[in-house]
Amino acid sequence: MSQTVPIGTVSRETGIKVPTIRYYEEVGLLPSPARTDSNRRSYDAAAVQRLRFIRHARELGFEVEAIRQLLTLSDQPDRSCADVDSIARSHLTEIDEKIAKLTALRSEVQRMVDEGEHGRVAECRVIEVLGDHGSCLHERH
Amino acid sequence: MSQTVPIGTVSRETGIKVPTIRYYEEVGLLPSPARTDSNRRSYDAAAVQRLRFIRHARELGFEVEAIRQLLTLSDQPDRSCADVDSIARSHLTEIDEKIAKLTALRSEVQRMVDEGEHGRVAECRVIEVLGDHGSCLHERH
DNA sequence: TCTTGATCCTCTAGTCGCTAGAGCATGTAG
DNA sequence: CTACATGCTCTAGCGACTAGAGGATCAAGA
Repeated sequence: MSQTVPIGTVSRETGIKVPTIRYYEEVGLLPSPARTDSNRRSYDAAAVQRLRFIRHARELGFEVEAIRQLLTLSDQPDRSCADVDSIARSHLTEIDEKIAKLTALRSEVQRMVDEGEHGRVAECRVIEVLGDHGSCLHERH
Repeated sequence: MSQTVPIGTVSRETGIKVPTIRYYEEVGLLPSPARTDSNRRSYDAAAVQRLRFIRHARELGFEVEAIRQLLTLSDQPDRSCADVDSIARSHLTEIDEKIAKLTALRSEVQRMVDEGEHGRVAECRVIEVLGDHGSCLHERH
C-alpha cells in the first residue's frame, strides 16, 4: 500500500550515506527492511523517519549506544520516561563540559591569533599557551 | 645531567596512558627518547612538556595532524608566525561551529529534560525533539 | 641471595563509527 | 541493445587510541 523506496532515495532524503544506512542496519539501529525480488532493500516511511531520528541524534552527539537505548525505549512506550530522562540528563552534563572546554580553547586560540600577528614563531604564545602553566583547565584522571 | 624518567612516571605526570605515549612516538608527535642499557625509554623534562602540550591540545579538540603542524612550526622557530596564525585561525572557526552546535544541543536536551519529567515514553518530548519536525538545526550536506 | 611483583618491552588485534573499494547483479533510459 | 546508474556482499581502511600476549628487567623485602 504505502510507498517504499530504495536505499539511494532514503540516502538522499535523510542525508545519510548509503553504506552508513547499511551499517546502521548491521549494528541493529534500524530493522532489516523488506527486500524486492531482486534482493534490494526497500524502505517505508517509518524507516525513513527512524533514520532521521538517528541522524539528528548523531549530529547532536549522542553515541550509537545511547541512540539504541532511546530507540529501544521508544519502541516499548509503556516504560517510564525516567529512563529517557536519565539518558538525556547524563548527556547534558557531558555537553556542558564540552562547551566549557571549547570556550576556554576559543579564548586561548583567539589570544594566539591576536598576539601572534607580528614576529616569529619564537615569540609566539601558541606553544606556551597550550603548555600547562597557569590556566589548568582539567584535572587528571 | 638533568634528570630523566621512565614512561610510567611520565604517564602519571601527564595523565596520558603509557600505550598512548608510545603511540604518539610512533606517529611522530614525540621524538624517540633516549633508551637505558636495558632498552627502556627515558624521558627528559622537554618531552614531558611536549606531552603536556599534546594532551592539552587533544583535550581541546585539536586533531593529531593539527598538533603535528603546530609542533613542527615550534620546532623550527625561524618561520613566520603567519603559518601558526593560519592554523590557529582555521581552528577558531571550527571551534565556533562546535560551540554553536553544542549550545543548540544543550538547549534541546535541556528542554527534553524539563518537559519530559512526567508520564511515559509515549508522551516524552525527547523522542519528539529528536524526530525532525520543527527546529532543524542543521542543513543537510 | 632469592623471590615477588611492578614496570617495561614489542607485537598483534580490537574498538567505534563510519568510509571506500572490489567484483558482481540488477534496473532504467535512449 | 547498449550504457550506465544503482544495488548487492564482502573485505579492508581510517583516526586515535586501547587491550592483551608473552617476555625481559628492575626495586624491595625476607
